[in-house]
Amino acid sequence: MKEFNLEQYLPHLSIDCVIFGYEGKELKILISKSKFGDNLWALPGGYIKKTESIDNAASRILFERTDLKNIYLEQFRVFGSETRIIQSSFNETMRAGYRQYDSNRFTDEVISWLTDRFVCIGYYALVDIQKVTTQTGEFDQLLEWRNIHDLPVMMHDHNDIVLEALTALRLNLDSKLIGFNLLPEVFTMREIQELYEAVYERSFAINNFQKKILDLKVLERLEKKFTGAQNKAPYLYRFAK
Amino acid sequence: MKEFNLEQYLPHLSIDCVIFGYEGKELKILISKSKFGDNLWALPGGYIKKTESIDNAASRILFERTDLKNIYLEQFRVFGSETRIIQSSFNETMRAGYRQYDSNRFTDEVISWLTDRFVCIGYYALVDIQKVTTQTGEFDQLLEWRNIHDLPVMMHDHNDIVLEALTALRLNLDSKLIGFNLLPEVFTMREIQELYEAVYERSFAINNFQKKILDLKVLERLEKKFTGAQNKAPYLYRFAK
DNA sequence: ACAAAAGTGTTATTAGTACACCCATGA
DNA sequence: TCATGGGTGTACTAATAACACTTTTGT
Repeated sequence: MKEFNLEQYLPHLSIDCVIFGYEGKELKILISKSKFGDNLWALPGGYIKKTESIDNAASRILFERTDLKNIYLEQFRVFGSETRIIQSSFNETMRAGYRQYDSNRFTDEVISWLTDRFVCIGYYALVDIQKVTTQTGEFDQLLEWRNIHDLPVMMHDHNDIVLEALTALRLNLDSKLIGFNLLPEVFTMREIQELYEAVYERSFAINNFQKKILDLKVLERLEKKFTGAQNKAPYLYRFAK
Repeated sequence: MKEFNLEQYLPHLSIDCVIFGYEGKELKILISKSKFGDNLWALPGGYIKKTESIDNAASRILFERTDLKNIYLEQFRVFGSETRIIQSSFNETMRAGYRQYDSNRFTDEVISWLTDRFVCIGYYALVDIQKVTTQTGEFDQLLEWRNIHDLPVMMHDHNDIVLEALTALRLNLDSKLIGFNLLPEVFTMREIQELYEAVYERSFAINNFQKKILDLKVLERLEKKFTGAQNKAPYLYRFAK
């Protein structure tokens, strides 16, 4: 494994991604178990190369973890408390973890760079879980999809970042027509509704919901989907930009 | 003037503030004419000390320019294109300006720090213009309140930043009840309405507007305001949190 | 024929807009 | 008493929510 070339990155500035996916009627996010600690969880994140925009950096970080390009993503907030990392109880664990993992690669200089103060730009991403091929980044031991209500305590302020991302998602889902990024190409009306119900944690009346979604004039009705169930077959829809 | 101590700041990271004020039925922002160029305009900005949060940095930057503490302010977006400064036509002008201004203070090292790539966190602030005592920051030649539709071409992407700030303000004015930060302690219904009309650049029906604002249940009706005009005296209101 | 769930229509409630009118004020 | 602009009530319209019903499917 090549040495960690910290010179190529902007110091003190990181990106953390809340990657939303939807599966089995549950809203999930992809979280990372760190290589450098025992049971240390974090949001997938990374640093910004001096030669790339922050949006490109976020895309790259996502591509490294999901093997997907052209993911829908949006910055939602900057986390810039001066104590969010320095006074974090995780920081000492991290230092020890880096050193133990590979003391050649993680020199004192690199460790001090990595555990110094960071201002973090939060991005959220929406993906179709079926399309994702998770692959660990250089700091990840493993990646895992977890229900947003079944998250471990994560390092630093990452649990707060998730809450903020969820707030931003709820604000935007309706107005920006971005929900379809969480679904496969074709889907039934019930599937969209269940997605909305998972995001907003409330139920919607089936007829009013259908009317509201169809009134957006962004869906194309396709053939019916016969599942073999003894009930009326639902129509399939496709997002038609 | 003391030497510019760049060691105390996070490199490559800046804050620019869109400071909104309201005066004479016009929405204005405070802009800065730079010391280091001939007719070089910019948003009031600054850098983040290694020991302070980004919110505190923004407050400090605002305090330096307005002499006000506890200003309403909010981050609204990060501007992180890799070329927003490096390839900006203003960058060469800035380099020459610094050198010419004080070559002792602005050493090559300092100039290269100042004109390197920056990721900028955009904040917008809402102030009561009457309460502001403008005072130039260390990089400002002068500060000026200007109508949002009468802005000069500003350096880098600062004109874009203003547009984004205005979009954010329009999104939040209604939902977050923040408009009162632009008005004095007491005001008439017409004054709030004219403020809204300036922000949204449209007119509102007087009775419907009044109903909508009063339905928010955040205003306290005070005594009438007798101006000497030969018409019914309007009530004064105060924001009652 | 029946159960299950899809899909549609119709009414009720609420929020938002438009119109008309009355009121206080000082010359 | 008049012009001016403040203030209020009512009717209209559109958006949303609630309720009732019909249709399709496979057993």
